[in-house]
Amino acid sequence: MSETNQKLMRSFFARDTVEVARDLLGKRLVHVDQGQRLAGIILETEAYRGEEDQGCHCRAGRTERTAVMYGPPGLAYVYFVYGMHWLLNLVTEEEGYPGAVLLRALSPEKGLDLIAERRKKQPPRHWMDGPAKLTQALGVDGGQNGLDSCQPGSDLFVEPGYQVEPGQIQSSPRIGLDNVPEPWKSIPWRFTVDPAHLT
DNA sequence: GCGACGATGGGCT
DNA sequence: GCCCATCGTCGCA
Repeated sequence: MSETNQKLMRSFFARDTVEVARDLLGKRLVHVDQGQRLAGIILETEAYRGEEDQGCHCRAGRTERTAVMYGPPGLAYVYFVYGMHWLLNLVTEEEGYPGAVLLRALSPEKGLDLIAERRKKQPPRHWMDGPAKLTQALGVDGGQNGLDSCQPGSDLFVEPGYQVEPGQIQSSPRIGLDNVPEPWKSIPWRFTVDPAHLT
């Protein structure tokens, strides 16, 4: 297995959202929290792109909440759902066009003691296997909304991590869009990789 | 392992 | 008002 320690540049995110969602698999998400480095390998993502995408928050256009998605690629878009959960996205596309990749699952890699404390009562297998679980584990909440992951010194960023062969990527419909009209409800913009296939 | 269900609050149609 | 890009717990196998 090969590892690197460089931060992904803005040009990585300034592309088609679906490509970025696929390419984020195997990458390492890092949050430096209270001086401690917490990290996990990205195993599951979803793409949300454009005002025509009826599954995307920006279907209603630009509002105070969705403004971050129209901002520069590489920003963190963190929002609140179900009255108690924070979900983390990374903004994509050129500035002015709304898009973001939702991070849905990670494999815990660094800062395991603090992660275990925050996810207590759960076995390691369930520490970061959901979009709100991973924000709990990493200590990400609304305070990180709009933060620039590409800025030097940022406490939230992505590293190259591991290689994923294109043939090992699975795609499927996005989760939780039961009341969204077709084709958006079924478009296969959810991407997963089995951690056994990371090199 | 799986299905059902309550919690809880911001954003918007 | 109603709708959620969800989780944890419970019951049952």
